[in-house]
Formats: sequence, structure tokens, C-alpha cells
Amino acid sequence: MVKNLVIVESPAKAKTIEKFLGSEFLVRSSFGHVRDLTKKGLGVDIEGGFKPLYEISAEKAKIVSDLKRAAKEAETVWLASDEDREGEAIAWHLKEALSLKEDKIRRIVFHEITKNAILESVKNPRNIDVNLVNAQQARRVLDRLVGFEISPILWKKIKPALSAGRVQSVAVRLIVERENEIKNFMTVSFFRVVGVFEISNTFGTNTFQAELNIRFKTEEEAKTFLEKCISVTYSIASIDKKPAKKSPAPPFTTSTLQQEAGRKLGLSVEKTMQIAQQLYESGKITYMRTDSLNLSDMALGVAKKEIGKLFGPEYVKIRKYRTSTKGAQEAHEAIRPTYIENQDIDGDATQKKLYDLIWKRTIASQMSDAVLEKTDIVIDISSFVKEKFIASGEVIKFDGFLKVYIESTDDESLNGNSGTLPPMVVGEQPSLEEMQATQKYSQQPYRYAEASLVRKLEELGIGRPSTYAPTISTIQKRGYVVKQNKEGVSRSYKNFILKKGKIKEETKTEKTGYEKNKLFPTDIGTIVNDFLVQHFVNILDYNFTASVEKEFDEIAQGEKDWNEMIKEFYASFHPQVEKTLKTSERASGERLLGIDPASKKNVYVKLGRYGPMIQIGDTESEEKPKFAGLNKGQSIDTITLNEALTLFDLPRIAGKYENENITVGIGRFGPYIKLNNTFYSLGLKDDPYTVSEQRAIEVIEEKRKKDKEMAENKSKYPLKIGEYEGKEVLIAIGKYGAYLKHGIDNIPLGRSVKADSIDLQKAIESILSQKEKNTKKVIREFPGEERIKVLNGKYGPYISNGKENFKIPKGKNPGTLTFEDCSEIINKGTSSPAKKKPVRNKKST
DNA sequence: CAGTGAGCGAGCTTCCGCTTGACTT
Repeated sequence: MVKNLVIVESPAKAKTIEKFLGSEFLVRSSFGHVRDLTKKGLGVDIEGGFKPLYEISAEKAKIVSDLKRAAKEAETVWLASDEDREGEAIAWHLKEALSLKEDKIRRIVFHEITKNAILESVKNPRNIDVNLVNAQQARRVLDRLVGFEISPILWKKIKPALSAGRVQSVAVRLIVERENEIKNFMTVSFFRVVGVFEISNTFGTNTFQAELNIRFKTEEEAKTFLEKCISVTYSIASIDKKPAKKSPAPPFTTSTLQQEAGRKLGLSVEKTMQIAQQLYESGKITYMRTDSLNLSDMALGVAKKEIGKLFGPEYVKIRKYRTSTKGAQEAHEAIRPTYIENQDIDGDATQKKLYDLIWKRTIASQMSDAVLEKTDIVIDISSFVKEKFIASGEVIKFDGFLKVYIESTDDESLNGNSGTLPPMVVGEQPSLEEMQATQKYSQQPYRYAEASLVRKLEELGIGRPSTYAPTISTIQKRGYVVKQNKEGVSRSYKNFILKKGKIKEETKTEKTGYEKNKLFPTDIGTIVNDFLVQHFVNILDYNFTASVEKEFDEIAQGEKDWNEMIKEFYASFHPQVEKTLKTSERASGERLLGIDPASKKNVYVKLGRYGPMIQIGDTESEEKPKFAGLNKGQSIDTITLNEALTLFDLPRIAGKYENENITVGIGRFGPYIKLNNTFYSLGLKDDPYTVSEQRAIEVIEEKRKKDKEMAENKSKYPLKIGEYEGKEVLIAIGKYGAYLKHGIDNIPLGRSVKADSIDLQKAIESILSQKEKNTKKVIREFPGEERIKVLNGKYGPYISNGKENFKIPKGKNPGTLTFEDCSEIINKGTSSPAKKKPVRNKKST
């Protein structure tokens, strides 16, 4: 029996801490929150003074009952969840859910996972901070009220299954408004003048570039300036050298990691978090969901030693960073390598790359400033007063942290004036080699990428490190925004070149506006946003979160009653809900495109129940209107009358085959051909509007041939091809392509492998190579009991009976477990719950 | 699961933050 039970939030943390605390302590994990508001209904008893109605969800039931059992056996339960609002609430929920008596619990917190910090925290337990818990309850209830009262309005007024919330709706708003800015952006062009000069002096002959301090608005002005420059001289008016320095960026938080992984490695926010989680779980980095810039003293010490060793002591500068982020709760450290002395790690390519990024950023954050020397040279032009050429140069005198890491920017056009300038003296007269006046265009605002949206949300204090990635995926799942590329367009620009006293004029073209993986609002996103801004501008306000956070802080300080706060909020919010339900129009984004020349009826574009559509004729008229859905890539905002009318060309009859009509159309799954009620998908190569009868027949025949093959496969496979090690070897075809069956083992062959290309020889090769892969995984097998194995998992060894997995109890050596030991462990039944398969989305029929 | 789109309407959808082993057919 163990006297002490310690409960932390994450299993990986539990594993680490257990080592520090010794055998008197059993460390378990709660896997985050254990209770939440009821899934059904509002989950808040409004009449009963906004009392939250909590439940333990099905997936947490097992965790709670296990913890309950462990708590019963322990003398003292140490609640060691994070030291922030959510962590405090987790501790309180644990106390409630496990029915723990006040005198049995101790609340402890530690700021870093080191032996000292943990032992120290155990010496200084405190009570659960009720005020902090209440602040969390207020946060939770407010989010539920906002989300569950506004979303149903959208179902009624726009489309079913839509959603609104304090965080996601603001995220969508940012994207919609940015799109509007881009739409309303007026591009202006100007002429930038750059000269290439040659200077000959005691240091030799050198060339350098300088830019005119004035930009011309029109072609004429630019040309006139160049003409006047045919007969001028240039002289160095001043040389200004000044020292400058650059400092490293602070260590990574969740948000900055997502940004840099996006910019430098091209990873999506979700992918970044997945890889970071893997690194965390294998003990290579500290916790990846954090808003803290803090590094532990231990980490700083190791960083200092490493930098000194790798680059020399002059490169070391230990720094403490402080966060300026609104609402940061800093329960953890910044993201850093667990062992900073490990410059690289074992793992796959992406894991290595992400680790390298984290290592460099961490190391650089503790390195010296880079010392630069900036030079500005002003060149006078004879017969001009205001117009001057400026040459700028930048020389690195001491590289400091730049040796390791340079932070990227979203705006790559900020490539400043780097490089050296040749030596020269005031009064010297450089000669002009060439001067170019080039037409440039003002840059429209950038669309958000996933990571830059996260940065903006963080700036506004909206959302938390644990929710950035899920929020981004929610607004895409709801169809409010899409991540896509935008093709660049060609545009022409003028260029005037002055060389050897003559002016040449040329018109060139450039590609512009190409964007990759940016977030674009959809029609639904725009309509929902406009609706919400119109009716709930207070919730959609960029400062709404900040202002309620202030109130949560007051609750946490014990200066405000949380029920009072929610009551006040609801008193103004709920009438808004009622009013909107009663008075608002159905929002469909309807637009009149014009008149259909054939029927002389009105043509509208609007959002229907199944997405954007065109409607010919009015719903009020006697004759039923005609409808057609928009194609991919078209939008309510931009579709023209002509484009709309061609949508009615489908479905069309493309010809005849086997005495039946061939119909061509575009359906839910893209373009198709239909013959006799059977569908044949059209690939990207074929255009449904023009596809010929001949081609359609081809497609039908191809599909029939494939189907026939499939049917043959079904009767042919699984096919026995021989025996190996006394067990049958079969080839089978499954969901994931061809695979081998060898006894009870399944060996996947990969999608590209054709089943009929496998003979016994090849099959045995595959079986052997699979075995080799598995030897790393399988620790023990038992003859005659093929289903029961001891395996190496990500989180250590476990026993599998083919269906369920079982943890190996502490103190048992997985390498020497007997079959009887395994059976006993299995029979005790402390299996981890079977992983639930993701529920497929219900069809919207 | 591919001709839908108003209307009748049961019952469903939805929030934000914590955390999240392996075992395929």
C-alpha cells in the first residue's frame, strides 16, 4: 500500500515525477479535466442562480474510477495540477469527483519538473484557491452561454449545424475583414529610382548601389528626372557610420513555435503540435502548450555551458524574458529541449527538424547580441536640391546569436540593405554607371496563414495555447474558411534605364499575388460573420475577451462574485438573443444578378440549405423557380450572370449508349456520367460541359473493366500461395491494398504492390522484413499463445491480448514475464480503455 | 453516395479548455 497519491494532468509528467518522489508516492494522471458541463442541454441552471451542471463524461469514467480506487487506498492525495485557472479548477473537480475529504487533500504546485522543485512543493502545500476556481467556472459558463445560445440562431436563420463562439467567431471575423481590406485596396504605382555608381580613389575602383530619396508618382516625372540626370555630377555629401545591435528572439511559446515551424519548415499548426507532442512524450522537449517565456535556472545553466563550449564564452549572455502577452497564465516553462546538451536527437526527419529549430531558438535566446555597423552615405546631385541618392550598408562586426538562429518574418519583401560599401571620402565624385526608374506597386494587405492568425489571436488575448490548433481546424470544418493557394497574376510595369547618356524605355511583366496555404473566407463564413457582427457586435468585438478576462481576474482576486458577474452579463446578453430570434431576417447573402434572357425571369445567387446556389424566378411566383448549385471555386460574391446561366447547362445528355441516354452532371462528389442509373466518376481531365459521347463511352467501359477485375479479385482472394514455417501464406486484398496473411499475422504490402506480382519467394521476404521491424517491438512471445505478447510501446512496455492492452504493474520486469504473469495481469483487467474510433459525420440528407 | 433548395417538422447540430499508447484489413 502506498501512502501518498499524487495526481497531475499529463501522463508523461506523471512518469517523470514518480522517479523523483520515491516509493512512498504513487503518481497518476487525470488526463486534463475530469468533469465538464453536461453535454446535453445548456448545462447551466439559469433559474437556480446560474448553477453549473457537471457530469463525468463516458471517456473519463474509467479514469475517475481508477483514481477513486487509488485515492481510497492512500492516506493523502496530493493535487498537483498546473498553477493557473484551469489547473486550479481541475484540482477542485478532482476533489468533488473523487469525493475527497478536505483533510485528506493537499494542493501543491511546482514551476519546473526538477527533484528540488517537487520536493520543495511537497513541503509547502496549500488549500484549493476557491476564488481561482470560481473564475474558471465563470469563464466556462460564459463560453457555454455564448456558444449554445447563439449557435441555434444560426441554425434557424442561416443553415443547420453552424456554430458561434467567443473565440472562433472572432477568428472568422479577422479573416473576413482582412479579405474586405484586400478587396477595397487601391493599388497605386510609383517609380523607384536606383543608381549604380563607380568610385575610383586610393582604395581602387569599386561600384555600389544607391537609391533616390524620392519616389515619383508618374511616368512623366520619372522620365523627366532621368533626362535631367544626363548632364549632372555627383558628389559624396556625407558618410554616417553608427553602431547598431540585434538581439535574439525569446524562447518558443506555443504560438511562436507554430509561426516559425510554418515559415521555416512549412508545417501546419496541427502538424507542428503533433510532432511537438511526440517530442514531448519521448522526453525530448518540455511541455509544448505554454505561453511562458521562462527558462528554469537549471536550463539556463546548461545553456551557458553549451554555448561556451560550442562558440566560446564571449557568445554567452544569459537573459530572463518576460511575457507581454495579454492574459498569459505561465503555468509551464517556455518550450525548450529537456536536455539542452543534446544538439540532435533520434527520430524521423520531421522530428529532427522541429527539434533542431527548438534547440537553436533556445540556445540563441541565451547568446550575445549581434554587433553591427550601419553606414549611410548621402550623394548630392548637382542642380538638384531635394533629390539625393542614399547608399546604405550594414556590416556585422560580431555575429553573436546570428551564428545560430535568425527569426523569419511573414513579409519577405523586407530584405533590407545589407552588405558592405566600398571605402570613400566626403567630397569625392562617383560616376554614374547606370540609373533605373522602375515602376512598383503598393502591396495589398497579406491574407492570414494559420500561424499568423494564431499570432493575431494571441495578441488579442483570445484563445489559449491548447486551443489554437483546434480553433483553426474548427473554423475550417464548419466551412467558414478554407486554406488554399492563390494563383499569381501577370501585370506589366515600366522601366526607364539611363546608361551612357541615353534613356531606354521598356515594358516588362511580372507575376504577382501568388499566395500559398492562406486562409480565405467562404460564402458561408462571410454571411455568418456579417450576421453576427450585425446582431452581436459586443461579442464579436476584438476586446470582448480582454474585458471579460479583467472581470475573471477580479473574481480570482476575490473582489467580485462570479455568479453576480454572469448574472449581469446574461441580463444584457439574453435579450439580445431573444430580439435577434424575433426580428432578424433570414440571412442568405442574396444578390440579384440580372435577368435570364430566355425566360425573362430574375436570376439570384444566394446561400441555400446545401450551400451557395443560383435561382431563376421568384419563390413567390406561381411557377416553381429553377435551382442550380455553384461549382467549386465560384462564390456568391463574384459570380457573374453568364457564369450563373451556364450552370443550368448541366445535367445534359451527351449521347446514347446501349439504347440509353448518357447524362453528364456535377454532383456532390464532382463531375459524373450517368447511364441507366449507374454513376461513373469523371476525372479532372474531362470537362463535363464538353465531354463527347465517344469519351463518355470510354469512361464507362474503363469503369466496367475495373469493376470486373474487382469482382474477380473477390472470388480469387484470399489466395493460398504456399507455406512457410509450417503456416499457410495467403494473399488477400483489403482496405489498404494487398496484404499477406501468415498464420495470425497480417503483413501489409503497400498500395503500389499488385497482388498477382507476389510469389512465395517475395512473400517470405516481406514476412521476414516485417518480423525484423517487429523484433524491436516484441519483447516476449509465448508458444501456443500467439495472441498474447509483451510489446514495446511509445510509453513503455505493455501486454496485448490482440484486442486490449494492459499496463505492466510497477516492479515487474517486462523481459522476464511468464505467460502466467501475463494472464494474471490481463485477468485483473486494468486495461486501458479501447481506443474509440472517430465517429463519422452524419450525412446531411 | 450524385435530379435537393419554400412548405409540415421529430430530433439532431453548438461553446472553450484541460488532456489524450500501441493492437489495421
